[in-house]
Amino acid sequence: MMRKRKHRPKHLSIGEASELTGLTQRTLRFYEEKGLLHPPTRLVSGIRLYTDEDIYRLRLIRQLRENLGFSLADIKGMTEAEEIQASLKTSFRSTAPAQLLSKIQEAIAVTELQLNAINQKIGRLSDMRSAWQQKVDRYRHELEKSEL
Amino acid sequence: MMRKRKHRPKHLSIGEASELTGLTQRTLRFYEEKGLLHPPTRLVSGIRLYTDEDIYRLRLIRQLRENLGFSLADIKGMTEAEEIQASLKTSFRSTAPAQLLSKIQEAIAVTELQLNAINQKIGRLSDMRSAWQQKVDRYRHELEKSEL
DNA sequence: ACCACAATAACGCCGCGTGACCGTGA
DNA sequence: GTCACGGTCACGCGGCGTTATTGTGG
Repeated sequence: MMRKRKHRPKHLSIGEASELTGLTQRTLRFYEEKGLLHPPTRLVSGIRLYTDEDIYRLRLIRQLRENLGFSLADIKGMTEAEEIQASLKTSFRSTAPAQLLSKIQEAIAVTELQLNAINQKIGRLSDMRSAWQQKVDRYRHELEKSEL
Repeated sequence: MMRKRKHRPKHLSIGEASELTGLTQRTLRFYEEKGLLHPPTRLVSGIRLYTDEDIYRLRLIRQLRENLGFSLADIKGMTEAEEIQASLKTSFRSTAPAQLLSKIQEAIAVTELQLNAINQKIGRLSDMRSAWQQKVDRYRHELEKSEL
């Protein structure tokens, strides 16, 4: 059962990362500066090497911003759950089971908070949708009257 | 059939308008300045008098911003449909039927565009929701493993 | 005469980037 | 030598908030 690495760690330059995430290079550095992203490992020359996890994380951030309208500060706070998940993967053998449990529970709690935010937003949008649908219906009604 | 006025035009001060809409007075003046709202009529002294329509409009703007994340510039462009609706109410007797029809059709088109935007947003959020749900599920799974 | 409320104007601030400019090393 | 990448600093913009000052109306 060949299982040394799921996928070889494919190191990406900032330019590639930029394209994959749809964020500008400047923005990637900016996020790093703001502590939203773990400082990527670098070549001796200083060039940043992004991992798949970084890409995942960046896409996550982008979604949280663009689809949910969270601020970067919010997101910084929220991504704790991801931290926890990461620390689980790297050190789940070297951590006391009790702490492990509470960490997972924390992660669940945070994620469910986010889930709530998402659901609330969907709710508001659904309300809007029916309101807008009614508007269209009213216009259509006006049309019929006018066409008599 | 008593029908001189549906509801008397109830003029509101900026303070009242602010409370009804949940926007600050500063924001109301700001929106006016930016052309998002028709300059309200004023007392000779300069005091603004808002109408029910203004209130409606302001609530609309608020929703478009807060729930849909549109920029004020976007909204300014989008509220054409409302303009059309307003002009329908005030001058639907004094307008040639052909123009009336095309105006209504325009209004429908614009409103349906907005409806599309709403639906797209709901779609993206729904995707996020299931992704987040899966995250929760995975965590729960981890929990079970840890509890053995 | 009082006092909450309104108007205007100017400045400030925060979030989120965006240049502009220069250096480096492959 | 010429990119693509890196670093730094400052600037911009949207969307208001915040005084400060003066006028208004009930």
